[in-house]
Amino acid sequence: MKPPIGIRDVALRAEVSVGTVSNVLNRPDVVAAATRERVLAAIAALGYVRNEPARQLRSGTARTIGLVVLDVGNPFFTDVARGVEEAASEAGHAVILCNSGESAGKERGHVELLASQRVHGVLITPVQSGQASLRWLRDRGISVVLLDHPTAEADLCSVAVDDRHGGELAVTHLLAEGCERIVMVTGPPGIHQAAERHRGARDAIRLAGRAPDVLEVLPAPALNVASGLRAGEQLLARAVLPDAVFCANDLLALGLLQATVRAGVRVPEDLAIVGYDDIEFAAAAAVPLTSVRQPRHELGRAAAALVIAESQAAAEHEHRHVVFTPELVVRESSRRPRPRRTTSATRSEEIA
Amino acid sequence: MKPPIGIRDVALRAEVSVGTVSNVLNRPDVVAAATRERVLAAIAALGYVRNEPARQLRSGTARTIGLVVLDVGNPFFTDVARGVEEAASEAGHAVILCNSGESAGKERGHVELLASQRVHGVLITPVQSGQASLRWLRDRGISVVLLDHPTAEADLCSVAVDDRHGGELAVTHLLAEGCERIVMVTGPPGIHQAAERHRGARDAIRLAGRAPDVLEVLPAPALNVASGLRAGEQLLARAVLPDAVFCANDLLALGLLQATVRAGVRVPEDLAIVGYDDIEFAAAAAVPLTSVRQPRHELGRAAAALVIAESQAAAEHEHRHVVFTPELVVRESSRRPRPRRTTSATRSEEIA
DNA sequence: AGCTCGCTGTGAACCGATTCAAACCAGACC
DNA sequence: GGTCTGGTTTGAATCGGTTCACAGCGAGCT
Repeated sequence: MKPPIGIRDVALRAEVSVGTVSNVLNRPDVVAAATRERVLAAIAALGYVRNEPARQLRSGTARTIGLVVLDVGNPFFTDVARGVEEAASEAGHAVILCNSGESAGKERGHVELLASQRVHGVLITPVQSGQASLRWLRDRGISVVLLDHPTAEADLCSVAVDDRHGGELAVTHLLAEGCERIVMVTGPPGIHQAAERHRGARDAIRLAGRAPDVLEVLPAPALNVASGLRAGEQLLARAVLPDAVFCANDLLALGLLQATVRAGVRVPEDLAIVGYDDIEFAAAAAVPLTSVRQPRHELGRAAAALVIAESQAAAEHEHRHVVFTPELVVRESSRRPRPRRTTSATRSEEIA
Repeated sequence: MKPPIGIRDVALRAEVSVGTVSNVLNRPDVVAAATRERVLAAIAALGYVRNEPARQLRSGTARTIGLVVLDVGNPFFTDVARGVEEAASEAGHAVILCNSGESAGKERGHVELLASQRVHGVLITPVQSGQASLRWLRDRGISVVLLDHPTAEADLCSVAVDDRHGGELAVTHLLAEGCERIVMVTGPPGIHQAAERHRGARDAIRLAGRAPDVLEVLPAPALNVASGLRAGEQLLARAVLPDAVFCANDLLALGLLQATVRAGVRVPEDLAIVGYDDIEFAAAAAVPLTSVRQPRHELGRAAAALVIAESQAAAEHEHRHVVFTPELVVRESSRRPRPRRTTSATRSEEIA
């Protein structure tokens, strides 16, 4: 079909003016029922579809939002993305998904691209805190919501999960299982989430009245399976093994678990492992992984809802900081057969 | 910053006309070096960013492509998406990622959304073959490339992997390992890829001169971990177990492996398992999974390249059908300890 | 000097929709 | 009959770039 069908063609066929067709589409209540029917019939007959870019040019409001995540390969983020996409499409918005791959340069590129697309808003998990990109976007009138990253800044919305609390949950559980030498595998220094989880882990040690050296830190170069595997190999090469490992996310934990099993070290008897995120593969691992569950889907939905709300109520919009609470899901990888010190066994039940 | 910066502001500052600014951006060669510098300086000073929708309205060509996949939760598709995104951003295009979730209704909705966005082209893994959506898009002048789905239709490009060959590789390997009773876990009936893999599996049986009943089919309701788990439970409830299972993808295989391990059945001694896709989690599973590797990243890159090429060379474009070849990656889950019948042990080496 | 030519830069028309002031119209009311 | 009113519909201006026919100009040639 050579000539694309425009609003003019519809108007011609329905014998009304283009203004009326536009009204049918945007303010159906102001046009008489009979006319409306006629226009809708013409639209259906011609198979007309709105030209969104043209609409946006004139009206100024886009129906597209951008989503920039650290790693699309991480099921955590794909679940968040699903939540975003779901909420966005309910509101009739498209989502442009970008992957920064934990690189500030790529992040910058994607932010510029989204700005040139004049998106309605941007949901972003920034590579570094206090990134200038965010201010840059806001200066251009694009609303920004921080995703999985809390902030104190008053002129930004944010949606996050209490990572510090999550870290505390994980390590408190390990201590209750009788672990005495815990290693935490964290990510690269910049990543805010991993740092917070580490703080929570230290909190747990302190609250239990233990010596700080019960917890040791082992940084990994990235938050993925390969890094977890390498961290596991490093750990297993030691003369004395720790009795528990807390990983900053499940990808690290799965890699580490793999290294452990390969080396013949028993989990959880010789080494307890706790991950973070509770991705689907955590439960399906051969030694089902204890993990800290985050409401990924809700996180995405909430973020999308915020960004849409923000640009609808332009001026009087109140910036909000939503914080979700994580929960511990205990599975085999941390159920130690030894006698427990505490009687907090009820906490160890699997949450269905 | 209240007033958004437009091309007019740049023109004013650089003391040229808007036409010249546009030329600097689009055909830098026709403008004198000195003027060009002046304009670029003004752009940098003002922090001007192009208004893509406006540009698109006039020029007709969008810098956005749509990608519709069956399941963003499947690492196979996220890897494909990464390839697409990489190739697209090299060409300065944005990618709108949509998830059909194996539902024809959602697919239709996304296709309409992409059409209204007037995207440059659409890469799609259709839920069903011969979907009307594709023709509908083409009628509206949007080029379409079938992704991970071969086609005979002459007016469509397609990129696919030889699924039939992959299925053959998997089952030939199992037969060589001495398996006598093989169950193939497939997906829902509509999914083309699973059906082809099944055909390949039958080919392998035939080529090996075995009776057709060596291969049994067990359909799963979806190609995900949960379905694999359920299929595993069904299988394990039987009086006599098969000695091998070939799953239509790795998610199914991981779920099945989980059920197997949980029930105390040994892999591969009691039951060999082969998956498909070779996702990262396959190698990291506790019993590393034998799988059929597909060039996911290349698949995505090729598809993006095709769609961009198609719309650049509008008329004389030759529709192409690219087919990649899969390769078998053998790991523990199918290395049977029994004496081998054949000497094809060399095939069983892990491909680095 | 007069003319052509090539290189630059200009300005207005245009893409497809939205928006809004103004026109239109039928019925109610004076 | 004339005027007013409220509900509909119209037509033109507009959004921010792109494009293209044309103008300006200096150099080279006759």
